Amino acid sequence: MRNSAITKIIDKNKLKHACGGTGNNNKRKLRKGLWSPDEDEKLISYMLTNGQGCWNVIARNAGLLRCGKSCRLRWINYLRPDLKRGPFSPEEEYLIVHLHSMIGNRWSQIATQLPGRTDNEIKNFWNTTLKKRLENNINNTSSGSLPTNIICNFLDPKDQHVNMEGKSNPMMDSNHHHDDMMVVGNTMRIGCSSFSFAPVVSGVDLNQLDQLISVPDHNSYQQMGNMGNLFNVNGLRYCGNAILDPTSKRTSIQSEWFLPPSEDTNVIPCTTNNNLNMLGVENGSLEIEHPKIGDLDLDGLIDNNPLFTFLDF
DNA sequence: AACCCCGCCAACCGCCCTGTA
DNA sequence: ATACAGGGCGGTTGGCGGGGT
Repeated sequence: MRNSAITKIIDKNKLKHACGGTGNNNKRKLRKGLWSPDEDEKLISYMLTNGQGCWNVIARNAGLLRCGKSCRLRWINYLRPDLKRGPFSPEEEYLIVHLHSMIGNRWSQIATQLPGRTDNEIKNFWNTTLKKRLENNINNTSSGSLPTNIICNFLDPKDQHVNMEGKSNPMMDSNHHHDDMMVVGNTMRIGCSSFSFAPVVSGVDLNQLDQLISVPDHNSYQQMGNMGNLFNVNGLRYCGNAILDPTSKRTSIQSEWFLPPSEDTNVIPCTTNNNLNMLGVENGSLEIEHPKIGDLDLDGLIDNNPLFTFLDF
């Protein structure tokens, strides 16, 4: 970590303790409560010198009267050098809302998709900000009208460019695979019964992120084993798949960012996560399945798109 | 200035999972 | 097979600080 960043953290902590943080009770037992600047310095110094290991050993060797668990938490959530900190960007909000809609309160899984953010940070942000915003939005719009600038088109060419301007479901066709699209207030719910027919939502103002919530139906979700949504944000597409492992009954996220080089051409995946099997048809062209790193000029793609500035690949 | 309310967030708690003896 | 320890995760709490009265 840069020294200035460490100093900032310690200074902030000093302020807190100057205002009357929890005191040491002088017993020979483990400390609890807020960390003192001295403790932070000890842990940072030890971790930068020795690296990660058994947390109980770290606590002991670093000279801390803390349990290993407490040290781990402090390091992971606050002292780690690669933490981003600061307010969440609209893109990060978007991802959190979207991923939460897919897998629920699996904060650690969601955190893996937001470099520099911790599960605790995301959880706090959700509980204090996003959840209320979503609730308010639904309440405020229960008798209102739909946003009219949301245009949905499915990767299935037969379904392209269906304008969602009514409250009913104007686009479902019994011949098609998707079985669940409904509107509640201003909330659009999208379910996919087949992951090869992931919906593309385009033309969405970032301020309307909280109006885009896809809520998987639990039963079909279990039957399918996965659910995929492909969102279009200012030309950059994010595809997230919630994968359910039927044996462990755990979900995980597989995701990729896509940057279409131009309209009417193939969608090119920009990440190297080749676990993702999403394969669809857009404008008659196939996406590339299982891309290889060497196939793409990743640096060029990332450099040329300002939206990548918040992603630390 | 004093008090109150409320939002934010760091940290704890308890449970679960995994690895090991 | 069982017990135990360590680590990870989600839910919850309590203190701080800012804004309002």
